[in-house]
Amino acid sequence: MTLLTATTSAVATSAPTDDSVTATTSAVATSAPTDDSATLATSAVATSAPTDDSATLATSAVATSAPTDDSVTATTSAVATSAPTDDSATLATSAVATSAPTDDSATLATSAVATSAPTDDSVTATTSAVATSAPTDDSATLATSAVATSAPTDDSVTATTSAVATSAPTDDSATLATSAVATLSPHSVATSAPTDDSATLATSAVATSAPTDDSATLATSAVATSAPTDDSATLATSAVATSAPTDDSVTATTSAVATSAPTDDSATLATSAVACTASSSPQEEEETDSSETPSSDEMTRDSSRRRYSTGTVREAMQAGGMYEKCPPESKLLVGFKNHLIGALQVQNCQQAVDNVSRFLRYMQPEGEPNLEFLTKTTETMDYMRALNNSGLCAATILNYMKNIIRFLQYLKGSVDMNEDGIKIQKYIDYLKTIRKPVTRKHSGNVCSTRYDRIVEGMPTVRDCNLVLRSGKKRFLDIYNRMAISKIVVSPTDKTWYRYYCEAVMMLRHFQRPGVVEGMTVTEWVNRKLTDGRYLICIKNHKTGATHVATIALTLEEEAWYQGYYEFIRPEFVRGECDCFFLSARGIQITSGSIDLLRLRESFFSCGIDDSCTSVQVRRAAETLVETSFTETQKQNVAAYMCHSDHMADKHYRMPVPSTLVATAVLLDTLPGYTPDCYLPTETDSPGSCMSGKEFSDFQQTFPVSRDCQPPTKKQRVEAGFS
DNA sequence: GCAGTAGCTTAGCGGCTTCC
DNA sequence: GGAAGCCGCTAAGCTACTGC
Repeated sequence: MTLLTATTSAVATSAPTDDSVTATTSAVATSAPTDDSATLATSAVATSAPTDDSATLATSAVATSAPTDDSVTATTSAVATSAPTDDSATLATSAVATSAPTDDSATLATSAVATSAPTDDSVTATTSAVATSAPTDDSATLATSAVATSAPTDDSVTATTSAVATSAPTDDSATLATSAVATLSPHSVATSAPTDDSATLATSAVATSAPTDDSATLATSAVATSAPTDDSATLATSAVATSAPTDDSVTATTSAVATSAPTDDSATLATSAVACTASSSPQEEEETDSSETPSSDEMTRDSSRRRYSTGTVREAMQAGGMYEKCPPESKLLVGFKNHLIGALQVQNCQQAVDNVSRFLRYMQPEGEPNLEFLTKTTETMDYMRALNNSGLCAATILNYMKNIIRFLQYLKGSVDMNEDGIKIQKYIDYLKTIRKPVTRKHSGNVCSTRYDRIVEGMPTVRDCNLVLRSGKKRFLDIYNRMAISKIVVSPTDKTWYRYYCEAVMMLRHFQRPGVVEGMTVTEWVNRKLTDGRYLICIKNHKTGATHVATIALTLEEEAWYQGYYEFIRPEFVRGECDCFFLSARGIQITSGSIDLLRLRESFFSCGIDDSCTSVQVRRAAETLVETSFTETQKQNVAAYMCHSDHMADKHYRMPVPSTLVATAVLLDTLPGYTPDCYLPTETDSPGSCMSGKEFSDFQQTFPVSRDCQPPTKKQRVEAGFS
């Protein structure tokens, strides 16, 4: 009763035409209205100012559904309180009509339209969405509620609801999808100044995914709690859109963005980063399935199994006696090493000394090394040729040459410029001469490497994160037993847990192994909670002289690390040691990359082999950044990875095919340059070639195919061409 | 652009521990 | 006591960052 009362009341507040009133009452007629409802329904049409078509459909909606009192009430109420045009009102009610709404859903759906100040298109789409879906009560309710609580523009609302519309939601999914839009979109619209495109993507994201409650909620929540710019909002939602998120993954993804208080750039990056990680696809569910996760026994069994074959380069070097060295106490070598350490302040010089030692042993197979090699240019060339024939790459041979030249410069400075000094200088000049072709080869190799990356493709960030996804289930299991249930875990699990924590820093936060190795307890204790993330600054690493490594752990990750710090590290530590990550023997870990390798190896038995290193994931991330982010954002990412932007551009950002094609297309737009510009033009000198039109005629007369023969001169002349 | 150098990756070895 | 495995260390090759 009250429903029909409201329905007609809605129509009533408008200014109905004859047809609308007719339809309205017709609706009430085809339903089983009670007296009061019918009365009000028509009253609504009476008091409104609907046009013919709108009122007609509105009431038609009520008519074709099997409405209960409340639903019809709300539907028409919505139309009533808005100032709908013909089309909007038409669709709004049509939506309710094609669905089989229950009381509550219909109520809210129309209420949404009602409380907003919709334009024609927005209302049209909103209701159309609900219409083309097969919403359940709750879903329809929320979908429209979302539109209601927002202050949508035409396009945004259109897209929002279109998203819901183009999906094929089940009851729960549709419910949540729209709930997501409902609880979040409004915020995002409010806090940001979204353009049409951003709003479009935001909702499109939810639409193309099959989100569950938490995921959809968080996805949009992320955008909401940030202060996104247009681009960031666009990317944030695009990220969720392009992924095929599962509940947890999307939840986490968006939660990350949500709990932070990102600036424009950071929000953009954060969400994009989440987009390129693939921690949220259905595949992940498979990968983290217990059946795919190796047991401790399997890990133990396989961890020692190296998949790497013996290097043929080293075999060849060994076979050729190229690894033979002079005694380390040799006078020349000791002097050279002291020179490097003392005069040149090169502490890590052992490799250079060893390279020289091997060279001297080759030139002088026996006895204390001396300067006789200075006259052996033929043997010198043989040595370089032997290095090359053993399979050493040009870069390594260049390294040998550099070390030898430095050794010679040391010798030159340590002797009087007598006969030996002159010999040394000539030998240096000789080496520099034979170095030139090696340098050219090295340049070619660098170019070839880039070629391979373009042609064969590079691993993506998602590829590189496979080991994290694969191991997450086991990792969380250890964490729960250790930190939640307070159960003592095995030493193997402790070490494996540490590997995973290290891998998070390298693969998720794109840090170098040196940063992992250099992190200290002091730096951990001094972490700062900033905008929903824990910031840790690490100063002792490769580029520590110019960059402070900073990682921003999520709350979840911080809890993982605290688990390591609280339950594992104390059992490893031996005496005073400030290093955060300690080996099982209580000393500072020496190679994060080896630990990462061993973590990867633990999955070989499951057929999981991502073969990604920290360098590869950093390159993949920088390459993705290159194609997706603004210059400012790229600089921020480079800084996060402790690169200068110049270095990132030079060494990490690889050209991707799409970028190359886009560049070629861009060049086509140069003034005065078109893809057809190489064709003769009308202004070209007559007789030298054809005009464009003539050439076109020529092509028609003599069509080109793979097997055709060019026309003879006679044929050309007979056809009217010169 | 190049030279110098530190750092990263891979491979292999071997000490140590655990288990049978 | 021996086998198996864990894990740290080092060498060699290679990559990449810095400074000039």
